[in-house]
Amino acid sequence: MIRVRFAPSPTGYLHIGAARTALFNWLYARKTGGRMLLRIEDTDLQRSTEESTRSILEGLEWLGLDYDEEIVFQSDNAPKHRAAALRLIEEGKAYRDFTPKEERSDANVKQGIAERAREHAAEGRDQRSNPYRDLSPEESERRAAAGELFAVRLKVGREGRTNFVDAVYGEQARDYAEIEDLVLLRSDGHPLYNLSVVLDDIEMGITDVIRGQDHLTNTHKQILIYEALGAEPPRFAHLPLILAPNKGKLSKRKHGAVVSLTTYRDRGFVPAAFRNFLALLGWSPDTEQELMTKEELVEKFSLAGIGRANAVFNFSEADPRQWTDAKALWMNAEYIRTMPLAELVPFVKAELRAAKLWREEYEDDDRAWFERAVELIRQRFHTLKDFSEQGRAYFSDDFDFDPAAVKKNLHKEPRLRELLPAMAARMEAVEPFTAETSEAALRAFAEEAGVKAGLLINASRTMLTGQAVGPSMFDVFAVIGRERAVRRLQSGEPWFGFEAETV
RNA sequence: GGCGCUAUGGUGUAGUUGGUUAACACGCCGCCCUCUCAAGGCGGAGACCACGAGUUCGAGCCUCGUUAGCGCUACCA
Repeated sequence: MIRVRFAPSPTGYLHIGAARTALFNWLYARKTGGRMLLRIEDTDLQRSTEESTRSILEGLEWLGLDYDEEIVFQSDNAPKHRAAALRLIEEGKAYRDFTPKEERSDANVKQGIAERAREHAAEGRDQRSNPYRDLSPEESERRAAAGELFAVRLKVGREGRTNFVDAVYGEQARDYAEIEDLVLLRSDGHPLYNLSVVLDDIEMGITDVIRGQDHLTNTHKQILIYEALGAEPPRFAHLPLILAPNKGKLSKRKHGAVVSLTTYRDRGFVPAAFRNFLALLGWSPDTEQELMTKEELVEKFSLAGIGRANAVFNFSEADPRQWTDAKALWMNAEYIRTMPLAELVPFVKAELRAAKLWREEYEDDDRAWFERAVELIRQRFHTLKDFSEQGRAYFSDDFDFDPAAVKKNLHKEPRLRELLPAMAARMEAVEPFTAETSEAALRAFAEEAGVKAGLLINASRTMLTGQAVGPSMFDVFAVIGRERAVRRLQSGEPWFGFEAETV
């Protein structure tokens, strides 16, 4: 049976790239009838936080990605990892390196690597010319027993190469000469990433490792560890990376909230929409269909559909309307206006509740009205936030007037100040009050008053909703209802300060 | 520095064993619809398929080279 895992390190919120890795693992597990496991790689005690773990879990839940077994916390396995490294020394597959630890600050890691590489090349030294590599076991034991500090390094063979077939990138090979004797255990006894991953994957019975392409070359090292351990390596599938608009790394530090999955939840994305968008970043189905439900994604998913080139996540920090990828925004709007109303309502409810606009009657006596209102306004909304912002006037009398709308639809024609209350008086007598009857009343009134219907329609829109744009006005009348419509048409609020302005 | 990966319109992608006017979606522009804005319908601009050679009757697809971007190269993960 196929067993995959998502193994994030809890050093911040869930990055959208990581979320996409989780999604692909999950899709693969569900597609193949396998199991999806979760492992929190919290071995970096300095940077790992519980809050981060919680946020990752929340993010996965929001995306609808579940897992099948208990969560594994990598730090719990550290003693086992240490023991395994020590065992490799006994078996002669690893050795103690007594070289004093070099302190290297985060900032100059790259530089240090380049410098060291240059020195080595100049001296004609090989990656594995460690003086302790061939120290006799007795001597090594003696120095360790004497309390000397040592790191444990894997003894990489002199001749040979590692090979594996990546499900995405194809055949991969690497000469041993290009792989250094990597450190398995730090001199303070702390197991390192490559060792921990391999050991945990073995223990969890992982059959397929699906992860970011940044691990592609590290895979060779890990294969060496599998071999030293006498274990069969799993299959590997590396995913292309997600890049920032400048084709650089999409980082939490540089790009902020756009890379955090929780941002999408907080800014009104429907999870199904974001999941759908994420699935299309680096993967494509063999049909041209792009809108896919969770079930359809599972059905169509295959490793063969994963591309090899990194994908650019397009957004603009300067333009608020493009705070995230335009296609993601479009997809969210598409979901909001086309998903089954019953699935949308809980999200709208949560949004209205958060904005203190929710009323229990919406699920009870006013349920039919509520659904009708949501159906009407969702047609032109892009995020769930719109229900409490642009849509506020449908749920509350306390809404703001857009100054531009007031100016364009009301102040431009001063006569409206008298016409609208007069029209309201007419509306009061309309029975029943529907889109059709309100339209008939408005048009009749316009004709008598000798003005264009459009003038009254646009003015009504602003009086009733505070805005210049919105659904067909007669539908708005019907949804807002006679009582509220009349009251709003008579309101003096948009006219406050009007004289001062025009004189 | 070394090694590796990648390269199709602004973005995401499709291009099956080499033979097409290089396809789809988002975005952009225009028209229609119309009470506004969307949606929808119709149409359009935008790609010498990174560049240069080669193989071939024929190359986006194969080969080599170049360039660029990215990744790895840590007693980080």
